[in-house]
Amino acid sequence: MEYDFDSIEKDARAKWQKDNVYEVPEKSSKPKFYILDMFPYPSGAGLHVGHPLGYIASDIFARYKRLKGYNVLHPMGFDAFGLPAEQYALETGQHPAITTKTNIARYREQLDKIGFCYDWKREVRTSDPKYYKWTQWIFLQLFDSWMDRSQQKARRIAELVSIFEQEGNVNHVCPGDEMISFDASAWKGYSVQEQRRVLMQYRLAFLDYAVVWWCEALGTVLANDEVVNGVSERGGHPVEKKQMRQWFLRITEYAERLLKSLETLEWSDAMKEMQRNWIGKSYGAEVDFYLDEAAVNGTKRFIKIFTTRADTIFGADFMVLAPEHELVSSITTAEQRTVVEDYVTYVKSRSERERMTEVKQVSGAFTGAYVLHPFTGKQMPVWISEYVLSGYGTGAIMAVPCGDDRDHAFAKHFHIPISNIFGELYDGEKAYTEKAGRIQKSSFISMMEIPQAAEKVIDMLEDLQIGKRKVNYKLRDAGFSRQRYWGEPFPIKYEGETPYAIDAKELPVILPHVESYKPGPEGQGPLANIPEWMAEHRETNTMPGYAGSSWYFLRYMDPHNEHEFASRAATDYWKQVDIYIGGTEHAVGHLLYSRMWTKALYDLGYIGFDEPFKKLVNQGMIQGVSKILWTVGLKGAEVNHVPAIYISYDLCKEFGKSLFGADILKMIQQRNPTLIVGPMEGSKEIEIILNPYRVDINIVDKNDLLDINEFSKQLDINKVPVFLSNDNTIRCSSEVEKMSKSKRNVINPDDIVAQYGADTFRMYEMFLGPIDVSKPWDTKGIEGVHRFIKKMWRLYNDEQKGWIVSDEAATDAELRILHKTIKKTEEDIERFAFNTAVSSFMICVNELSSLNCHKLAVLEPLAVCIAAFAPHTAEELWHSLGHKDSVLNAAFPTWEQQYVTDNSKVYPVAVNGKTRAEMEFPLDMEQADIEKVILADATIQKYMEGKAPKKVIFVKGKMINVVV
RNA sequence: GCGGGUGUGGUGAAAUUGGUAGACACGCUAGACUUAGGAUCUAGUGCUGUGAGGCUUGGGGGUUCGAGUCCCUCCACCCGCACCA
Repeated sequence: MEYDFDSIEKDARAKWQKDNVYEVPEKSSKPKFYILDMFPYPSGAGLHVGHPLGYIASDIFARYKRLKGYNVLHPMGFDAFGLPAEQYALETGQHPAITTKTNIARYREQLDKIGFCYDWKREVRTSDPKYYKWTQWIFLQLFDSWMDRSQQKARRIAELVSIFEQEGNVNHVCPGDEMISFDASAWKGYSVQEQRRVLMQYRLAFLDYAVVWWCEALGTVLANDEVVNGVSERGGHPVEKKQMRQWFLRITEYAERLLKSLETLEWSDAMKEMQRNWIGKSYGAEVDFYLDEAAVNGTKRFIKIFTTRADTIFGADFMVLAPEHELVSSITTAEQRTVVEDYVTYVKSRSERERMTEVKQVSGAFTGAYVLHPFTGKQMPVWISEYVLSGYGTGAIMAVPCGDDRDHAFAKHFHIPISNIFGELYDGEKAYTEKAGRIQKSSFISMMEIPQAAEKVIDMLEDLQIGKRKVNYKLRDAGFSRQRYWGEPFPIKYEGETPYAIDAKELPVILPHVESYKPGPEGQGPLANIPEWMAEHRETNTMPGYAGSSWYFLRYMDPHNEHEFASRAATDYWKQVDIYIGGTEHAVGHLLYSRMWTKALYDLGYIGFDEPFKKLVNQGMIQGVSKILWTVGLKGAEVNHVPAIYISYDLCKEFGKSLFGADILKMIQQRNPTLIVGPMEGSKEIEIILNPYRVDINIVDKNDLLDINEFSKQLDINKVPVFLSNDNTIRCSSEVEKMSKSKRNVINPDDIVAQYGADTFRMYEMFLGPIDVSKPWDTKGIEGVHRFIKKMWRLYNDEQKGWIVSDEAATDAELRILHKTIKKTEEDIERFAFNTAVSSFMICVNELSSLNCHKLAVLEPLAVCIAAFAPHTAEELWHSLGHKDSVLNAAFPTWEQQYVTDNSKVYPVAVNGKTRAEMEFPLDMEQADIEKVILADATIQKYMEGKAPKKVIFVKGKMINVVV
């Protein structure tokens, strides 16, 4: 009998299922542990070997924690609403619910083969009405809440109403419109519609007309983070800005808390930094610059700007407004009107992509208007330019060319005189942007250091009431509407223009069936095509993809609750997710929204914690290695009846050096004289274009040679391909890139599992390298891991004699190997170093098999030690050792100090300036002149065979510290 | 441009607080048993040199008895943000 992973794994799975070993008890005296994977979106392509990387890591950790005596919640579910299923529906007419269901079934099957310990009874699907009922419910809570800025806490709208009735909004600035101001009697005088309009400006989920990213191709609005480099993240379609009525989440009200509580989280610095950047907090001042014009009704108009460099105010030479700024048309003078309007039109005509790629180009227009400097009274021209963004700060700046690169370039381009407030620090060629040095020629702040000068200026502005300190955030409110079908319907009905929440008792609002997934009229979603829906004046938008995923981690705690999203008892028991594993791609989207929802639910008293994910582990991607076959295109040659020409990569490399178009043409003719090829003279004018064609990686061998027969079979039979090469072989080049179906480089985990078994697959994925590093999949190395598992199995079994475990007492040498391995496993798992843990198993098994050790006393703990990594094999061994219960119910073995250390002798590396080379060993520690001794771990191991403390520190001959 | 990160054999990588660099594995070389080996086992494998030895963690410099690890500087690559005032 050999190691038969197929039957071992089948038996183990059957046993787990029969005994319900993965079921997580609701009540337990054990300490809890919650470890979560980012649930997948079930795409039609199925899983490839990259997907399970994080799942395997979390599975190992979950099993380990369970062996350590924790009650472990380790659930899985599906993020089932979203665009791809709907796009597919548009193309094929297949209902998204059906494709989603099929895809989930396939995912489930693939996941099961790898042996994950998920409690599937807790599975959630965001598209299930029983689930999205609560997504809608939470939306209603946000709709019914506002942020009390002074308490930094979300409160109920009803409380706000009673505040308004008593004192108006004097103590609660309106976040939606800071200009709104009223007292109690004014409030009471408002009509119901007016009151609701005001309240809408406070709600955490609110309706607003706003400029949003509109994607024509997808027919929907996209969130900021769904737009990448000026095109849609999904599909890469162009996007434009458009004014539309949209639902929003007032996440900006949480900016400060989202920023601050990052400090309490165990996330990578990179991840925290990304969130900090996204929130983008900056300290500065708002300053009013009055227009140089006659007062109307005793007031003058002013331009409010934001600056982080108030210290440079005396260097301001002109003003710049965003082209979209509301004052632009009213301040523009008659002479400048044409120029300004042309410029505004030009800016509007430019796609976001153009704007982004041509960042360095200077453009702008003069409005003809002037403002007066608040301190000097200097007249300053007002310009507009697209380098000032309407969405940041106030959409207007004071331009200080000597202290800012962009202002400098602008001034140079339009020949605006530049004042210098930095003396010799500014050379006239390049702006001085450092925030150190002394300010000059600046009235009351002259010769002050920059930081102090800034403070002084702001103080002065505040005294004069023309400016104030201001904290600014880049973060914008999150768009929460999609003109799409396959998402959660809003629990909202309209009376005229006024939206009303649907009574919570009527939830869920079921997503109705539609015949067509085409958009409705006027950019509305497909729901607008349903007469019954419209008759009830329901909201036609649906929620975005991140709605369901913003709270799913809570539902796992109490997945079948029909009365609450999760009971308080359940959330109080499980609390935060202890470890959350997933990719970095959700750094600012999902992770930020989840944090906000958690904080809101906390504020409203539904849960007892305000951060969802205590520790975050990012797994790297497993990339594919695409095989690229180069095809030749000839420009400038008249080639009739051009076949597909494929060229060996060896030959490609010669291109730049010696081969020209004509050489290629000659080669083609030699090989295939029937081809009629055009003019051959002027060879250098014939341009060769090499086009990459990604071939199925299965028809390329390990030396990158193409299986020409197999390839030809896949081609159109009428087109005879021509292959060009020096030696009758066609070589491909390789490229490491994302694994995807379209790149024909996908390795399917099912195939690997079928060939080597799930345990080998799991261990190999871990063995590849650190969990957070991206790396290409390479099937070659898997043999080593497979050999190791077989070797381990042979510690228990002999191919002839069968079961060979004996009751003999273990020797010290054997125990040392065992205990070192247990210790190492424990340490490595705790710090997520699964690759080195696998290595230590290999060492252990190698050593035990060279000692010919088949003893129960050693092998029984070893089976438990390895159970998290190779659960099927461990289960079988555990069972064969006579245990009725699953190995998961065993306790992780403990290691004993005596087998891993021995401090009877010390071997220092350096003593009082003497190096090891100059000393004799072992040293006499009673020597009085020894002041300090530091031991090298590796040195000790060599001398002591692994028994020693790591460091021993002596002072004046007395041992003062032993570090183990 | 700004922010974060990484650079170690032919390859994936170890080295936990500064202490024998390259564990473990792939690959490769030789050998054993074999009709055969894509099974198994043994030995070797950073570079260089016949050898003792010398050299080696992207380059250069520094701190230290001792540096892959700490500091400075330059280079390369990766990720994120990007006209954010």
